[in-house]
Formats: sequence, C-alpha cells, structure tokens
Amino acid sequence: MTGPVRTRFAPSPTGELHIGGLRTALFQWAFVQANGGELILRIEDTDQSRYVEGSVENIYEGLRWLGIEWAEGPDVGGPHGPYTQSERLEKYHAVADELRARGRAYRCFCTSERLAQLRKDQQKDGLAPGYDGRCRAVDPGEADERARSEPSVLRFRMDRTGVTTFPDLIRGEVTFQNSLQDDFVILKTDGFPTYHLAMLVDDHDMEITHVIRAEEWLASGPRHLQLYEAMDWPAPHFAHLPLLVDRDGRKLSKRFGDVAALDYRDRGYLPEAMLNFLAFLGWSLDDHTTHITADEFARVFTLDRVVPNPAFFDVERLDALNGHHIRALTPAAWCEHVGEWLDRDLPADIPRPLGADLVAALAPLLQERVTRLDELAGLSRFIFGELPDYPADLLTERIKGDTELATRTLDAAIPAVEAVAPDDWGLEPVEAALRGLQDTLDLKLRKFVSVLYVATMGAPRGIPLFDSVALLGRDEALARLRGARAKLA
RNA sequence: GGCGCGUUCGUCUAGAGGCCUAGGACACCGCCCUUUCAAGGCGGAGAUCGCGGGUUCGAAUCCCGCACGCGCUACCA
Repeated sequence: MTGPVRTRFAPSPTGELHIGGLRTALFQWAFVQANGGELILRIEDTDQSRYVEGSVENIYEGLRWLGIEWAEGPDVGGPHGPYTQSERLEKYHAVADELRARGRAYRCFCTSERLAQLRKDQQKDGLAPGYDGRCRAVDPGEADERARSEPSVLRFRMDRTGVTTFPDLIRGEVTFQNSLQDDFVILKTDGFPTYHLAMLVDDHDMEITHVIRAEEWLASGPRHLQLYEAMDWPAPHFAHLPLLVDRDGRKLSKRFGDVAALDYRDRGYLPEAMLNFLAFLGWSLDDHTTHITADEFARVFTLDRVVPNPAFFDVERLDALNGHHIRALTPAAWCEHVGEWLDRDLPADIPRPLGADLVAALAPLLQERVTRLDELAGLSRFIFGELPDYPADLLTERIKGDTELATRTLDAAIPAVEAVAPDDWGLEPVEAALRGLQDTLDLKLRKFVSVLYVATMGAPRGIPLFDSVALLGRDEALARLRGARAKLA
C-alpha cells in the first residue's frame, strides 16, 4: 500500500465520548503524526434508535480536550465527504447492489422470531450460533418480488470453506475457520447499513490505510476481509488495541462509573495528565520512561510497541500523574487554573470577581498540595469567606486531646499577633511572631502548631500557616484566634 | 457451548535464549527535610515470569498440552 498513512476515528453518537474511545483516538492520532499521515473523523450513526442528541459535539470537545486534531471530518469537511454515515446511504446501497450482482449478497425474509428460535436450538445442541442460510435458496427474482410487500434484510454470503487469515499489526497472524462464519446482515430492514457494510464502503472511499480499533472488533475480521475480497478492493492493515478494563478485568462500561471522557476534565484532571496516562495504557517507550508530552508521544509512537494484553484503568495512577503535571505547570499557567477553578467552585455568596492579588498569592501555596483541580476551593475557602464552624475537639485532634496545651497556645498566640503593628503586617513579621511562641511556650513549633491551623482555617491541615495568617489580615486573624480560644473556655 | 485473543511485582509495564541473583513507574512501608498537610530526596518490601512437559550447555524469552481470564457470538457499534 503506497501513499500517505490514513486512519480514522469512527465513534457512534450514542452518548458521551467514552474514555476507551478517547484512548483509541489518541493512539490513532499519535500513529498518523509519527508517520506523517492523516486522521479522519467519521460519525457512525447507522443505528438510529441509539442516536443521542449532542453526542457529536461531545465527541469533538473530548478530542480537542487532549489536543487531538483531524484532517477531515463532518465539521471540517474534506475530499471524501460526507463524513456522517446517515448522509452516505446511497453509497452503501450502490455497493449492496454490486454485491448482489456479484452473487455475494441476498435478501433474507426470516423473522426475528425464527432467528431467535434458531439461536436457541443451536445453543441447546452445542452448535455455533449463526444464521443457517435458509434464504440463500430464494431465487433473486422472486426475492425482489417479495421485497415489495415483505420486510427483508440483505445478507452477505460468506465463503464457508477454508480459513481466513490476516496479520494483525499488534498480535501477528490471526486465523479463523470459515466454516464457523455465518451470513451476516449488511443492510437492515430500515435501509440503513450495518457497521460492516458502512465501514467497508467508507474506509475504501476515504482511502483508509490502517484500521486501528479496539480488540472487541478482532472477531469480525473475517467478515471484513471477505467483504473486501468480494469487492476486489485491497484490504487495509488492521491493528486491534488491547481493551481498557475495570478492576474485575472486564471491558470498561457504565458499571465502572466514570467512562465519559469529559467527566475527567470536569473533575479537575489536566489534559496533559490524561494524555500521559492513556499513552502508557498498552504502550511503552522503553524500560524507564513514565512521563511524556503530546509532542513527544506523537513523535515516537509505534504500533509495534503496543502490547496485546488488556490494561486496567487505574485511577490512582492517573491521580499521581495529574499531581505531577500540576507541579510541572509554570507559575503563570498554574495561577490561571487556580483562578478559574476557584471561580467555579467557591460558594456563590463570595463576591466575584475574586481578588486577583489574593489568588496570585494563594496559587503557589496550593500547587504542591492538590492532585485534582477540584480540590482547590476546599483548601482556599477559609481565606475568601467566613470561617465555617468547627467542633472544639478539632483544635486538639493532633495533640492528643491536650486542651490545656491548646489553651496555652492560643493565650500566647493572641498577644504575639497583637504585637505585630498594623503597619508592619506581612509574612515576615507574622512568621517571627509565631516562631517566637516556641520560646514563650518552651516547645517546638511542631508540637503545638496544629492548634493554630485549626483556629485559622478550620482544619488541622492545609496551606502553610504563616502565609495563611498574613493573607487573612490582622483583624481577621485575631478574630479567629479569639474565636478558637472562646471554644475552649 | 463455539471461536478468537490474552497470561512478568497489587497495578501499568521493560524483557525478543546467556547482560535477569527479572529493570522502571504508581500504590505501600521506613528514614531525611519540615510550620500542619503535601511536595521533594534516600531506602525497603513486593514477581519461583499461569501450570505441566519438552528443545537447548543454558528459557520469562522457542515448541506442545492444560488451566484460567477476557472478547465476540444482534437487523449495536
């Protein structure tokens, strides 16, 4: 096969873009990038009953989130359009007619009841289920006649002799016994093609050289190969990617929970982290690389380094990667994220716009402390609004319930902070004052500092204390310390 | 049931006959750093390479058998 490498991402608009689909698209994209080829986006909406409004837009958005771009597609057009299958019906019918003319397809009038019964019987007898070819015998002329008044489908006449073998770029030669194949439907009663026919026609028209898809398609390989043969069209290369599975080793499904790609974005995962995570699910660069950027992935990706075995979608690793990429962000880029997510997640009663200076001061303190962007508001809330009420117990939670120590700490801290003149207020003086408590109390800071964390931010953990107190301002800081002291009284 | 694919630390993987007393990363544990929490640094534990046979001087790597898992088995893709 000569000419540029062309592959396609062909999702069905049946809902939100599936995370497994995004992974497939990512590999396809990297493959064409690395080989100087083109990615085509095609919408496979041949099952009208499963169409969900808004799906197509969701697919575009999901792909763009990771920076995946396509050269041809429904939105950008291209020389092989249209790129939506429901708009290509006449093309499928033309090929269906040709297949019939070649004696490779025939009308079938079997009812779904008969088919169901057939399947049941076959199952009972331990036979491979499949259409028994009953309508193969109907005379074509008679079939046309009947088709005028009777619903029918078009079936492909499979060659049931010998074997079908094809090289899968990831697992090598794969062989199937043709005797186990059956005559599958290529045109449904409603006149729409099934996946098999539509794929054949479109991939040929669109000059697809590499079909890269998930492993669930492997078993239908013989159908596709025979379809190509029947039309005397050269078959593309096939590569079946390993499945993404859940903890039980099953194909990722709604049961697993988070399968919608964009939900990850909405929960605060960075696209660079998701890309990095997905890239190493079934693929590796060498024996030590664990971090990768989109540019590098697109440069070094090869199909021969894709493994054939399924990969567990481990969110724990995604989290680790997200933390890594958050920390790798430049201060400016990070600050922008913080502003955006705080604006999104902070309670509505906090006035907007949020103070830019405060956000800028806060951002660096948060960068090493979150793994997801949706944690930002929780850690920052205390500084923007009123301190939420907390139980007195919390003050002594990390000092083994030592109320006496908590009392002494606050009694020492209040005058120490008061001693910082309003005009001098700032990080340095606050830190000096608070560190001075070590002498006053004759204790290491770490022994009592948790009391002050709770007093100022309502939790024994959070962003650094000195910064928090300084950012809060003298009056508010004092008020909170006094409030805490009152809880112990 | 049938067919296909798969099987290396808990997880993702490196490994294409001797470099493997099996490497890396996440998670886990410990230590250091330290104003909490993190982050970071250092170290540890963790895989008889699914099992059984072969081939070979030598096998995670080649061959055969078995087991298990998953996928497909629709007028869904």
